[in-house]
Amino acid sequence: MTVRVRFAPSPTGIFHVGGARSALQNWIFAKQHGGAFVLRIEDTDASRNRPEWTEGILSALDWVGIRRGTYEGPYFQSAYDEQHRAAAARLHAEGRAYYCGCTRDDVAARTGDTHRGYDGFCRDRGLGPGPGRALRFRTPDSGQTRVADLIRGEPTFDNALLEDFVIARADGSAVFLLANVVDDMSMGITHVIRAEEHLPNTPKQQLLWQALGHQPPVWAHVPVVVNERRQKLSKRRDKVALEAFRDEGYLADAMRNYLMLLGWAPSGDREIVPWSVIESEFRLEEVNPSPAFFDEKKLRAFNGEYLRALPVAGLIAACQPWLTGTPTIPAPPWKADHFDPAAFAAVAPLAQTRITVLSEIVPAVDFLFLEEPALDEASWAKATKDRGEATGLLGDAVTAFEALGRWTADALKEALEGVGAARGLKLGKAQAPVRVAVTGRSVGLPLFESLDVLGRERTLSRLRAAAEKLAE
RNA sequence: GCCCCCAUCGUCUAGUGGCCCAGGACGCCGCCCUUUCAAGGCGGUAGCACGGGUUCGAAUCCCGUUGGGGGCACCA
Repeated sequence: MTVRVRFAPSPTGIFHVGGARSALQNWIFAKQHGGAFVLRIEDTDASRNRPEWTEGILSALDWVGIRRGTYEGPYFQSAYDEQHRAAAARLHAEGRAYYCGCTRDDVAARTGDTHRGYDGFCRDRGLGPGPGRALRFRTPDSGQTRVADLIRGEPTFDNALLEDFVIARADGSAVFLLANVVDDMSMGITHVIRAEEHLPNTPKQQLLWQALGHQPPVWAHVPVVVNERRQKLSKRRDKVALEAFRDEGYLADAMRNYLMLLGWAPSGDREIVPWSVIESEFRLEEVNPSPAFFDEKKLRAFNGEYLRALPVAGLIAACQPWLTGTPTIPAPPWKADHFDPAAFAAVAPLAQTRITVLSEIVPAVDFLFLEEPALDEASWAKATKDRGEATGLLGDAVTAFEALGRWTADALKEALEGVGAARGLKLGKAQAPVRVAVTGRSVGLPLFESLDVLGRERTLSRLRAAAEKLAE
């Protein structure tokens, strides 16, 4: 039997990190078994679908390494409407489904409970299709439905507790439960790997597979990804958009590595491993069945590691979108023609150990390309707290720097050390006003290397400007 | 309310009856290095939810309790 798995998102919003995780797990499972990965866009709820969301799914998958053209699809569920209706008709014809004209309120009025499910009122009324008539599947009254789940063993459900659920709306169109099954059947899906929230749907769907004359697939319900409050990640209240992480400067390799570690770990005391290791060692059956917290702090740590492991040229290339801006990444604060690739390259290695997401590269190097440094008031206030000393120090620094024969980091350091010593200040103290005057901030890249790259003219003029500002 | 799932440091996990008075990572806290901040090095903090069994022996198996989560639409 050839393994065939599918990832079946609905294009109703941003692409969720939890979805990315499921997609990756499906992808690896297929690859490990020499099987196929099918992408099916479940776009049957026209009111909530938008074409741009579909493109978002495709590009998000692409970003995490599931490249278009290397999988089957995308197929669009809406294209199979006729098949869905035919399946519904067949179930009706065979007496496995019946028409029901009850509204939600009708049922609630009879059962006195909106959560008790359908009461079977129309089961034997022999109703035909018509306005307001939905088609319901007749679930067995006894027995149990056991589903084979690679991660959870064999969850078992009492059929008597399964309500007669709707499979087709009054307009004849199939609802998710049916459409999803019909498509999986026709696409030859052998393993359904999806999030745990679908577990309650599984007995109903398995019954549908059987009613339609097919051997049900093997199921695997991976645990949901939760927030710090241990609730399923939701796009309303949590940061879940894969695109948002991408635009903030998380590397795809770090993201996919982190995502796979939610509920699973490679052999040995390792966490950060090449994707090839994950592809060979991952075992779906070993995925921890309990929910996992999506910890952005840890993701950030991973990202920092990946960033530091990049060759400098690779880091420089990866920074480009933030250096120029893209449709989804804001342009940097400097004028485009003020950017100097050589200066950036000189300073990139220094930034490498200091940023954890790529977007942080902008404030780290902006002093090189801005006409005036972006002054951080709090930093300025702190560095010039002792106004007299700051003024004197800045003045002395200007004098010392002006006298320099060689404008190098070593020479600059030596000069400022001298200036500080004359005032009884250690370098750590003496560099503060200079740093703020030149870069606008109290923390940043190593100072003297920065001054070296900035150049004599700009350094001296910023120092003088700061001294003047202090004198006011 | 009903059904289902889950339960090792704060978090992600290793652990599948003895190798564990529980290992790694993130976080946090120290120290070292140091031109700020990082990075790096060294050290530390912290956990098998509880109660019963089973067994010579249980984090590991069974039952219960408690706690958490998911689902209960003519959405997907």
